[in-house]
This record gives sequence, structure tokens and C-alpha cells, in this order.
Amino acid sequence: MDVELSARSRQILEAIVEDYIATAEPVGSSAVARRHAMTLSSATVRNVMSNLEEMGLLTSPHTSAGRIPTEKAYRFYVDSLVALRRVSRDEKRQIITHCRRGGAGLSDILKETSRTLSQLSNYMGIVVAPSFNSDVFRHIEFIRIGQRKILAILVSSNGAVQNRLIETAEDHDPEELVRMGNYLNEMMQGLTITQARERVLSEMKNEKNQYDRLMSRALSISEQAVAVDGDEIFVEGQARILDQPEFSDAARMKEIYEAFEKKGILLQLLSRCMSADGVQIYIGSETSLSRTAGVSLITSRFVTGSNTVGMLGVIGPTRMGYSSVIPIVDYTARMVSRLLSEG
Amino acid sequence: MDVELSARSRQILEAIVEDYIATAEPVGSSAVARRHAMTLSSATVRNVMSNLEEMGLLTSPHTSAGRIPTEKAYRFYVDSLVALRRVSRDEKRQIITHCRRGGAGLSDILKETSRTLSQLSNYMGIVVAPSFNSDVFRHIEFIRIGQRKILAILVSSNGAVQNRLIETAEDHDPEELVRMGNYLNEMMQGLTITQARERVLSEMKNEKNQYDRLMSRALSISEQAVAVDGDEIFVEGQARILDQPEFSDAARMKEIYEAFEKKGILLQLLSRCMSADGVQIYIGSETSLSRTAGVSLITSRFVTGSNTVGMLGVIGPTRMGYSSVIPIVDYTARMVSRLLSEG
DNA sequence: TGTTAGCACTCAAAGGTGGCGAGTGCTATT
DNA sequence: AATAGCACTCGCCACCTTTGAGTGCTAACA
Repeated sequence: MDVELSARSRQILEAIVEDYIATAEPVGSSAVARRHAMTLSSATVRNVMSNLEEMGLLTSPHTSAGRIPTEKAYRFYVDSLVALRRVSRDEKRQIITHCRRGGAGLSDILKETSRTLSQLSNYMGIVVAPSFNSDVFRHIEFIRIGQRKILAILVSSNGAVQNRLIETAEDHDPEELVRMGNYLNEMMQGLTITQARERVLSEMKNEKNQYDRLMSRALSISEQAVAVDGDEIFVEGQARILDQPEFSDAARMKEIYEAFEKKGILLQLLSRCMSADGVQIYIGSETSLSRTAGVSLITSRFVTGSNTVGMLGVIGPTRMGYSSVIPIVDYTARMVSRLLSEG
Repeated sequence: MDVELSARSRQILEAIVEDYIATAEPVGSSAVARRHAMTLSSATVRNVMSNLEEMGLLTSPHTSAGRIPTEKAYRFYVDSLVALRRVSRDEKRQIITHCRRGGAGLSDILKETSRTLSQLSNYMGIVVAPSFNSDVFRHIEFIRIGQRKILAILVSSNGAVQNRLIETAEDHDPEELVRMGNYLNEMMQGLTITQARERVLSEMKNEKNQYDRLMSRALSISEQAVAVDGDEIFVEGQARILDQPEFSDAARMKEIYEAFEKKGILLQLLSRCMSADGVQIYIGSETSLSRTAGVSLITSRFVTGSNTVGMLGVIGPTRMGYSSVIPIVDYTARMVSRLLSEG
């Protein structure tokens, strides 16, 4: 996988990748010689480019066009060439103020974050909320909403909230609900939501509880209250990919949009990123997102005060401004982590 | 506005509109004569079409193409020509089962509804939740989440829930919060959310309350809890408009997508539809949505048990399958109304 | 008077041609 | 090893012609 290259070849490859990122047009030997202001003639550059093509780092769309980087070239570029830009003062300011804005609720923060990512990168911003299920239980509460209708409210230590309307077999008066709540709050103290769920199920099997009317009802209601829910995911700036020339034709765009409408695909993709620390980069087919469509993904995970982990990042074309987007994703992840931990 | 037309002209106009809806291509005189199986030669049809063009119902993109309907023609078609298809048994089944699916929560139902609308129409489905603000207050509750952090939960009679994380100046223990809740619940009984908001503000000015410590705190917290929130809006099936040939070029699509990212525009547009009963149809520029892009909107409002009103509908190209979409929107609105009223 | 056949006309779309120029690979030269 | 020179390739563009769908007009007809 890793490639042995002379310093000169590396420089030339870097120039080509960056030129192509900037223009989206195949870049030719003379362009490299000129732009790069190196003391090399186009002919020499040609020789080098020819080597790079043999190594599978470049292709030419046809004989007399320039050459464009392959996925392998992007990979190499990202791994060992790219000179990361610093995050500018202004960008930092934007990240910090935007993430703070819009309420202290977890959802609000994350939504704003994904919007900010989109704005700063000019690609699509994406944030996956920390899994509710793995977060620590904090509070459960029941509110009587109407005849045999209860609103169950489940709060995690992150401040994530899950509401669920539950229809019960019999009517319950408010005091009963309070007692149920107290009992369940005690029972689930310190557990994660997943553990709490298991606990409820095991308690329901417990014979002792089956004969206690209040208890058995509390359990059956809370079973519904803690039922599994899909993870929350925020996507912002979808229209921006229309700016990219490579997606100007309808067929490709449609493919992408359809992939994104099924958020499940995204989630599956992103859950992979959760395990590793730091910025993760998936290029083209590595994303396993619509193999024809040439998109890349830059992500980083963030952690919350209660140590659950979420994911944020940017989706753009393979021909993406890595040098600026990588630091932005990195910095944003750090800021969000800090913001969610101090709270 | 309304046009006097002979039966024959009407027939021909109808044929043209429907042909164009089906094919998205300019339709010529001979096509009409043939398809329509009327005992008329293409020459005769030409004469009629010429008249229709003079009346502003048709235009030709250039001399030797066929003719396409103008917005005025669609308007006329919708008002007095279209033969509405019945909603098929299968469609009814889909509408009913889908809307029911996915939890009893208001948001869940509406989200599923917009997805169903999109699926059945093959255009974009859209649902605006009944305004939380005009709904009747049902319950407020405070949960202590951490040091000086309170989760305020506001429930309306529709079962809509608004959570808000509030940072307070001082710490409050759970019992205090319960008392505050009781007091506020009593105070807001029977009011709409908007009225409740006003009530809180006026009570805060009341001198008597300013010296009651608990009271003044309860009010200042609840002020934040009942603060105005944007209306919820569900859009589903955005990718479907990519199927339409008229939107196959990137510039037009971008225009549309950008319009939709600003949900504010949609909301403004849709609030107009709230006032009138029954199915409302906005064609092309009548939507005041991106005047170049030729989209139409078919909406109907629905009502909830507590008599707040929401809006649902379909957005598609002007060249839309009105005959089938109108009944679908109509039927869906009725079903959603029924579903939300019986609950 | 309304309908129709015939015909000349228009014009976009499709296909063909040739020049242009960016870019390549090869080779001889330094 | 680097370069200059040169023949070659091939997409792009501008220009042309052909094709065919469709029109408007007119004269003939019921």
C-alpha cells in the first residue's frame, strides 16, 4: 500500500493533486512545471508523471488530456503529503459561537454544529448524536396526558431526552405515576439505557413482581418507555454538493441524494468511525457509499461529559479540499467535546 | 380570469395538458388528433390550438415544436377540466397503515405521513405540524438534571412536547420544582401556549409576585420554558424531483434545493394555506417559490382533536399528475384529521 | 361556414467535417 | 539525468448539412 517515491516525484504528485482539487480539470505536464516554479521542464515532468501513472497514482481520461489523481493518489496525498492549513482565527470564532448558539439542548447544539461544518467547508456537514442507548440513565417520568394515555420522558446524563406516548390498558392517576417513577428511578440509577432496558425485562420475569399490581404495571409501561430508538443524525448543506462540477449531471446526483435519504446507510458507515480516535478519512470507494459516485468522508468523534461518543464530519467529493477541511473537522470535534463535557 | 371555451376546445386543451403531463414534451397537432381518436384532422386541431395560443393558454418553445400549456392552462385545467381519479383501495390502505405506524407521538405520525405522501405521489411530501403556540396548554414539568440545570417539559393537548434545557441562577431541589410545576399548571390551565406565555409575562410584572421568592423564580424559569419555538415541518422525498426531466440540469435544481433548505420560505408559503378549507392548489408563480423553477403545490389542512390546524401536501413540477395527486392529498388530510381527533 | 388536404416554410436536433490546441511519448542532444 | 524538439493523438469547437416534426396559410370541399 505505501509507496516509495523520490522527493521530486512527491512534489509533483502533490502539485497535481492540489491543482486538480482547485480546478477539477485534468492537469498537464506544462501546467505543473509552470505553476510549481520548479526548475524543471515540462518534458521532465512528463517522465515523472508517466512513472506515477504506472504506479497507479494517476490516470488520463484520454490520450491528450492531462492526468487526474486516482483514489490511491488521494490516499497517499492525505497520508503523507498534505500540508494542513491552520484553522484561522475567524473560523475558530465561528465554530465556537455557532455551536454555543441555539439553546443548551444537545440536539440544538449538534444541529448547529452540522450547519457550521457545512458552512466552513462548503460541503455537507454531518453529525451523529452520541448513542442514547449507551448513555447513562438519569431520570424517567410519567405524565398523564389523557384517558389511558401517558407521556413517558426519559432523560440521559447528556441531557438527551426521549419522549414517548404510551397507551395503557387501564387509567392511572397522577400519584400512581409518581410512585412508579420513583420506583423506576431508583431501580435504574447508574445504569446505561441499554442496561436499564435489560433490567426492566428481567424484573418483569421476576415472579415477585408479577403479583404486585403497581409494580407490574410500572414495568410494562417502562418497557415501552425505554424501547430502542434509532440514533439521531443531523445532515446539513445537502445543496452544496450541487456546486461541485463533477456532480452537475442528474444521474450522479440522484444516486447521492438517494443514498442520503436512507439515513441507515450513513449510520452504518459512520458507526465504523466511532471506534478510532482522531480524524478519520475515507476516500471514494472506501466509504462504500455508492461506489460510482466518488465521494469522500472526513470524520472525527467527540465525547460527552458522560463518556458516550458521537461522530461529526464532512462529506464532499473525492476531489475535496483536504488541507482545510481536515483541520476544521478536527478542531470542531475538540470544541464540541469540550462544550459537552464542561456542561 | 375564467375563460369561455367551446366543448371542443376544452377537449383539445385537456388532451394537450394531459399529454404534456405524461411526456414532458411539446405536443403537436397530429399527436392530439391521433391520440384523441376524435374525428378531426390535424389541420382542424391546428386552428383550435392557434386560438388557444392567442388566449394565452398555450405557447410554443419555437416555431416548429409542438405547444406546451401555460400556467393559465394548468389553472383552467385544474379548475374545470381535470377528471379526478379515485383513490384506489391499495392507496387507502397504504395511507392508513403508514400514518398509524411508528408510535403514537404527533411527530412520528406526521413524519410518516409526509413520507407516505411522497411515496404515493412520487413527488415531495410535506407536512407542517399544527402550531404548538396556538395549541392548548396541558402540562408543564421541571426535572432537575444537574447543578443549576433544569429540563423543562411543556406538553400540549395534541400531545406535542417541547423540551428545553434551562440554566438557572441558583440551584433548585426537586421538591421546589414540583411546587413550581403545580403552581404553573394551575395558572395556565385552559390557556393556549401563546396565552400562557403572555400570562407569565404579566404575572412577572405583578408586584406581589416579585417579593415571593419561589414565585418569581418559577416565573422566570417558565418564561424560558414557554419561549417561542419555530413550527415543525417535515419534508420527505426530496430526491424524487430529480426524476423529473425538467429539473435535470444542475442550475434549476440547485435553486429548488436552496429554497427548501430555508424552511422559513416554505413555512411562509404554507401558512397561507391554513386559512381555507379543502384542497388548495398553487401553480407555478402562484407559489411565489423561486419564480423561475416551475413548481406547483397541492395542499390541504388537517385539524387535531384540540382544534389546532396543520397543513399537508405535495410539491412537484408544474407539470404534475394533478388528477391523481389531488385526491391523494385530500384523502390523506381527512385520514390524518380523523386519526388525530379520535386519539 | 366549418372542415380538410396540400404545400411552403421554419427551426431544433442530429450527424459530419476540419482546424485548433493541449498534451503525450519518443528520440537525439547536452 | 535533464532537456529540447517533433510527430502524433484526440477531445473540443465552430461550422455545415440533413432530417423531420410541426406550423400557418390557402384553396377546395361538404
